[in-house]
Amino acid sequence: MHVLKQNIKLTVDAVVFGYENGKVYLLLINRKYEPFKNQWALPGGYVKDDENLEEAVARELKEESGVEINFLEQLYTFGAVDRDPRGRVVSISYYGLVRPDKFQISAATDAKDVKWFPLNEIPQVSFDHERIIESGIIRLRSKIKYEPIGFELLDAKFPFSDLEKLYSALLGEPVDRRNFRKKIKELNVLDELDDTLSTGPGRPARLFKFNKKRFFQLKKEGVHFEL
Amino acid sequence: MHVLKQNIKLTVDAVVFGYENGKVYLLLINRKYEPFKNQWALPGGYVKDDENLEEAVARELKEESGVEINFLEQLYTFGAVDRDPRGRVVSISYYGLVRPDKFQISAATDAKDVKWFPLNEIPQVSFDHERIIESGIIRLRSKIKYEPIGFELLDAKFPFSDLEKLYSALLGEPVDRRNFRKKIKELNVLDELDDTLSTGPGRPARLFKFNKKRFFQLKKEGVHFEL
DNA sequence: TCAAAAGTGTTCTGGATACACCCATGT
DNA sequence: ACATGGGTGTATCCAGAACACTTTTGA
Repeated sequence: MHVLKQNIKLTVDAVVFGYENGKVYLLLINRKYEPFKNQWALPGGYVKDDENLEEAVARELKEESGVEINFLEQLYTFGAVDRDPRGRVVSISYYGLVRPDKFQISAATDAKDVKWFPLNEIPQVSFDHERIIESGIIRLRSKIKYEPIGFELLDAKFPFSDLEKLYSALLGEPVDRRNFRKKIKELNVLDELDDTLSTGPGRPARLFKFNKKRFFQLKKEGVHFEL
Repeated sequence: MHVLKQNIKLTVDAVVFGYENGKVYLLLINRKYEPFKNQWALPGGYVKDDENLEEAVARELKEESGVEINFLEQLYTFGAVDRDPRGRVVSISYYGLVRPDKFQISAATDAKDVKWFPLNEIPQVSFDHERIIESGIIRLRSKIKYEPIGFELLDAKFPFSDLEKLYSALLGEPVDRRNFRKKIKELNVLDELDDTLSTGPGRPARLFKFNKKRFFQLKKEGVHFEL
């Protein structure tokens, strides 16, 4: 069929998770304009004619919230005819994971406010964003079970317990410490350092850092890691 | 950001697999118009303003090839700026599985020819369709390992060996007959009939049919079935 | 009687899970 | 001394993988 007058707008939306101090957060913006003015929504916006989809999400995210992120993975494309009151809008959603403390979030352009919401305190959101968020959570949780993502979320040197907390927070359930250490150690992506870290009472923790080479190699090979 | 003049076209593409007599095929059309005139490509086309994405794929597929299908699952959205010589075109791809013998395929609209290609004899294809096809194959194979799809592809009554052949064809590798029967039987989705089927020499095969209720219930629960 | 396809159980192994006590430090 | 968090090993269980012979028919 030849080109018809197509009047469909294309947007991207970002489900950005943040991890800090054992808690997982979701980034939302408060909309400055109609529709859904003054309501919370995912950061996102129109794709420009000359930018790739990934560039579009990264740009919108940066513009609206100040968050810069390189790991963004495509989630799903939502395109129901009535999902946006402005007309036909198809949205390609992405998700990613960052450290909130690395960014000074600040609302701009379409957003009049930005905020990190703890995963269990997510407010009502606009459009069909609730569904998008839900698929983001499901995907994130299933992903970390077989791919060691999320290592970027820790300090350069970190105690093992930080990694454990990260995983249990992302999964939303406790992990067995001994089994977890066993599995991670088998991956051989951690270098044990001589440093230790002491925070208050308790035995000081051995510090580790990532062996990035091995880590990225594993990622390429598509590790099967089954938490 | 308010609505800018966005000039992006939206298309859908279908990666349709066919299964017949122990072989897996892929449906391609031969393009009637530029670009890539006279070359093979995935069936697909522009989304209309007032139809959902799934409707659009189903419609295009029907129009161009004559194939009707209800199970189509979203695969991925391809949107690189230079993927289509006509300009910016973002394509949402879907994949599905049908029985070729159920359809009289016939080219129309954009297609001047349609054909089922055996999976190992896929010709060069237009655009970035090779990548799309590849993701379709990967997805199909990983999917049937944990979800009992593909049952629609057999006759109402069928010998167990048909199911086995189907799976080994889809996976592209042989499956162990005893282990396979064991696992499928545990799912409890097959009703054993009194009929048998005899085709040439060899012991006649017991016929089975699906217990659809149980089958759809399992599907809902998200069976973990691990072939 | 032979060729062809259907049917059927057991063993082995490896990974996942469950589980509890000692160690080093700060107060 | 005690409270706090760090660190470690073993036993069990289950699911997946491997594997070969008997049965029933057509020719």
